[in-house]
Amino acid sequence: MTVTGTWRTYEGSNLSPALASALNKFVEQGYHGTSVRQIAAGAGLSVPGLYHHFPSKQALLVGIMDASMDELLERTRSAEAGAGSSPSDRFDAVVEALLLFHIHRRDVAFVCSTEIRSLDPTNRAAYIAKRDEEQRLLDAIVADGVESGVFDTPHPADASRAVTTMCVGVATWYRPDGPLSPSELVAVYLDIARRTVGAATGGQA
Amino acid sequence: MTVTGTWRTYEGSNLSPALASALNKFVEQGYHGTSVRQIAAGAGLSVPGLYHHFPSKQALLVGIMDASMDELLERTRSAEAGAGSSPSDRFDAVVEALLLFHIHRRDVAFVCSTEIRSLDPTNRAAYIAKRDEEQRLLDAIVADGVESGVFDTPHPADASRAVTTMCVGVATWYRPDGPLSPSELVAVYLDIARRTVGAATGGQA
Amino acid sequence: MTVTGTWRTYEGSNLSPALASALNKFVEQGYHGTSVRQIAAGAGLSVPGLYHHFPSKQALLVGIMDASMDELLERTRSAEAGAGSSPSDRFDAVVEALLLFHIHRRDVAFVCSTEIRSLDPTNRAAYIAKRDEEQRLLDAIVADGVESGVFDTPHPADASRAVTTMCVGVATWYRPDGPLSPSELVAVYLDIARRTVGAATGGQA
Amino acid sequence: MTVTGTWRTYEGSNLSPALASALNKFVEQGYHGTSVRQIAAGAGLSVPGLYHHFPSKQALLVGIMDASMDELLERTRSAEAGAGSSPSDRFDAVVEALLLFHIHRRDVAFVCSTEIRSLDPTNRAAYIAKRDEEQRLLDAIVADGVESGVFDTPHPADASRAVTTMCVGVATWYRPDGPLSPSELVAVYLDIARRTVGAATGGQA
DNA sequence: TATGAATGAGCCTTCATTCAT
DNA sequence: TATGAATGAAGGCTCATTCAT
Repeated sequence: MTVTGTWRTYEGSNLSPALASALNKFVEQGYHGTSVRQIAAGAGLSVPGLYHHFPSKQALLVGIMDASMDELLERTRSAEAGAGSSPSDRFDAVVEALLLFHIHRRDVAFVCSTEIRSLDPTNRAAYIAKRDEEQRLLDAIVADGVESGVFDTPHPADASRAVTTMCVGVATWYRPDGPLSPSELVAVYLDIARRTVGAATGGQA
Repeated sequence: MTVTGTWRTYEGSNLSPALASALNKFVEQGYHGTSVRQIAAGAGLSVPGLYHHFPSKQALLVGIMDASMDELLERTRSAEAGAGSSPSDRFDAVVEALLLFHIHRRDVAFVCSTEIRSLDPTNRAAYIAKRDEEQRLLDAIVADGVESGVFDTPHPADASRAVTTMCVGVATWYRPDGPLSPSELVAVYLDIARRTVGAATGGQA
Repeated sequence: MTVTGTWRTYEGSNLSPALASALNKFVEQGYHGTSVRQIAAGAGLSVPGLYHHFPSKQALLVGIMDASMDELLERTRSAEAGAGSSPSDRFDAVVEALLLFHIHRRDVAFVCSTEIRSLDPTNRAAYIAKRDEEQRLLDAIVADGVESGVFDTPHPADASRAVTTMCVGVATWYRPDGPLSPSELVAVYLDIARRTVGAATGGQA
Repeated sequence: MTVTGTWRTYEGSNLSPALASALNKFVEQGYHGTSVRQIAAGAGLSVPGLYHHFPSKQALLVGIMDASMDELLERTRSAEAGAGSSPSDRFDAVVEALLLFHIHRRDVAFVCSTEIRSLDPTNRAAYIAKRDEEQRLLDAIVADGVESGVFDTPHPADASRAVTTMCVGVATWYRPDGPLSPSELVAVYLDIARRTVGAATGGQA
């Protein structure tokens, strides 16, 4: 519950104009539904101008998805590192990091869950490796918690994945102008996540 | 738990060859990443032969998604109707129906969660209406459970959505040749789902 | 000026449903802009049903254009034959026949002037031969009139063609619900045609 | 008769290669009978190369027909403006302008009279407005002539249209290697046109 | 650096036509 | 006789990408 750590702080994403434009279009129309021309137009570039910065449409997708996964991994690791050593604290921190990321990097996260199959085989393998690394990070915490008795679930791996699924799903429906502020959403989902792994739900019932 | 009903029984889906082929390709490559030629080839048809049965590529997508949502709604309603009147029984039945559907109609369900944006505006609105209806069905059960005191959660609507998200997510990763049989998966996720809404977890710690 | 002769009488054209439908579509969209399916639909036939009556789309065009030219030739010849032997009377009769045809067979005549290039080379040659025959019929009358002194023009062939052009052009703009009745239009254009070849204009000036 | 003016001078039309190729094909095969591939080939371009210059096949047709009508209107107005104020002189000038245009811009003029129905509704309306403007220009001259007594016809509007029809029709049959030189044809048709409106036929009979 | 112009390949769709039933 | 189903070829158009300037 310590409030330190830059992993909680989000500023406007620092994507280049080209990547930002590609992101916008991919969110709305998908990778295959978006043309290079649309991306260039959205970036205020000519088509060859766009190719000056990125060698292919695929490179734009990779640029978005890799940066996203790197940022998520960094924030999650930083969150866990900044938390105490108890599985409960580490779980809370990582889940909060996951939630904040999927709230504040909604578009990028949506493209990541949506366009994996649009990656070339090589790029896909690399991306999936990172994603699995992220999942294993949470898996380890849940396993620690069960082992040490602070979590109580007969199927920790499944529970861990369910938690990830819920958090990732936030990117699909969360709207900044919706009924929940980011911190409210974090509170709600943290509660749900704790229940999922059989943790003590922070002071509540 | 022993209520029988056809909503538990799955046979090979009765999609026409054209729809079946479209489904296969959409799963692998997405709607915009799939060409009509590929669909026709997969169905053993010439391109005009395909158009003899469906007027457009979009109609194929609608055919898949509408049939899917109709089947899910029917199975879910049938499951709830066949359960007792207690929120717990209804919750279990509907969650099981959701899970079985996303296990046995994995491809169709995956396309449904993935290609909503590929629907034309009109078709999209119609589809979303059905999807919301499905969500409301579970929302009502959870609300009933909280009201009657058998469920215990301070944010029933969010919990209900989280449950749906988890169940729908199953279609993304479940593999028939994986470690979990359908009934095992149902048992695991039913436990997780009950925890999410604060229900008594069926006799299990 | 004798009012006898069936060449003045027009009843609904006796085109078969298939030809009538083809005619309608060709008028609105042109030959190449019309599909066999549209023609079949307009005729209340299935596509193979249409092919039962006509072996090809081209045959429909030929059916329309040949029937049209045959009817025009027949009416024009009959008009000339029924007129006196004087060039003036023959001229008047033939021009009236031309005008009435282009008024009452407007659609068919429009397609004839419009779709010559859509005919296959063989069919085109045959059609043009008939059209030239029609033109020569008027040319001969004008030549006779000039020779016998009742017409006065230094360029009879050009005048004859100009007359034909004007009469044929009527099909392009005449509307039954327009300001001119058929007989009024005949009167007006007969006057203009006589002036063109330098004939005495029936009692006027 | 000796009024000079650029409206009499014709040089090779300055259509772009794409428009020139489209024009050639449209003349031979009609709009709907011509494929974009043929147009591109005729222009020495690839298909996308063609689309780089024109956004659609329809735009090519509009490009041809609009430029044509604009040129005709400009030449006709310039002809009338350069003539004296007498209806006779203005009539002669405008008719000559019409004839020269339909001789020297034969193809373009032919497509204009032939492909109106191939224009999209909006484009068609715009084109017809210009065409009507052209017709009204001649109508006004003929009306003036009748009013001032130099023309003698009981149906000036019909005569005016007949004159236009004849002149426009020239594009259908005139061949540069035929028996009539442009100036000969102008002389012949000017004579015929004057007769049509009951004008004094320039010194002839 | 940035762009106007270009392209081979491919897109979704429709064509005129055929044939088993 | 009439039709449901089918097809090779082609339709208009756009794709990601390149290159001379």
